[in-house]
Amino acid sequence: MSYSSSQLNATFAALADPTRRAILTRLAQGDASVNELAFPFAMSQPAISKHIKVLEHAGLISRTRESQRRPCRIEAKPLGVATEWLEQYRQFWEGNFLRLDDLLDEMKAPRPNQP
Amino acid sequence: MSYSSSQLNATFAALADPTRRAILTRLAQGDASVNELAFPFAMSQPAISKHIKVLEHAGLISRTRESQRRPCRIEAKPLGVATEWLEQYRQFWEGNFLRLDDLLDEMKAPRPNQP
DNA sequence: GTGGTATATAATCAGTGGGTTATATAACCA
DNA sequence: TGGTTATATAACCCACTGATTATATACCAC
Repeated sequence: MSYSSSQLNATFAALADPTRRAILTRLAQGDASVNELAFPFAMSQPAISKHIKVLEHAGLISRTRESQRRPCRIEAKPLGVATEWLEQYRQFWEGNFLRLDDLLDEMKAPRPNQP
Repeated sequence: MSYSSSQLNATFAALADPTRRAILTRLAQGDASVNELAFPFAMSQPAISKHIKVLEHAGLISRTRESQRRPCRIEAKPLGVATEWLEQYRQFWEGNFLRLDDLLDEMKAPRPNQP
């Protein structure tokens, strides 16, 4: 399995901002226009448009046209790729893992779990 | 379930850099010193030290002392938190989901999947 | 056409990020 | 004590980010 580095860069960078994460959370409920997305935030409309552009550039949302509105839709594939990358490390927070150097220590020791 | 926003900020920001992701990948194999981590990169030692500081500040690694060396160890908990956050969206890339507005369209339409 | 609404773009600004080189600190060794 | 190794810190540079305000564009309705 091989991950496109620049795609992961863009995805994680997009997710690093709480406004953008909130926008994605909102879009998980259904498509929304720029103004609808901007409403909950104490932030100007151009600021939201910039965040949307970042999300779009990372492939996390797509946009259509609907008269004057440009509704946003969540596009989950890059989220899946990012999750896959993180899944590599699942063993590390689930406890059932053995690091290489722990293994070597164990092999060197007369018996495991002994000082 | 509630996620600490600032922790997610730090985690995703740390993961947005390919050098830092490579450092984590290396540390998944076992603990390593700064120089060992720096070796594969065409980058100065202070640059690597800065990346390490970012990872440490995000709680993704911990450090011990071993004579002159300051070995790094992967700390997976924040990776788990980030993965949990992303898992919220799993339904979106696995296909078996229905957006609220799709549902409404379907209810309005005489029959589903009809133009 | 005019006017209103929705969104995008331009210009600007302060702050941050990722890199550099040079230097300082800390621990070991002879 | 002096020398070597490992790492951290300081000072600096340039590019990028996230915000602003002001203005432009696109579409609709009358």
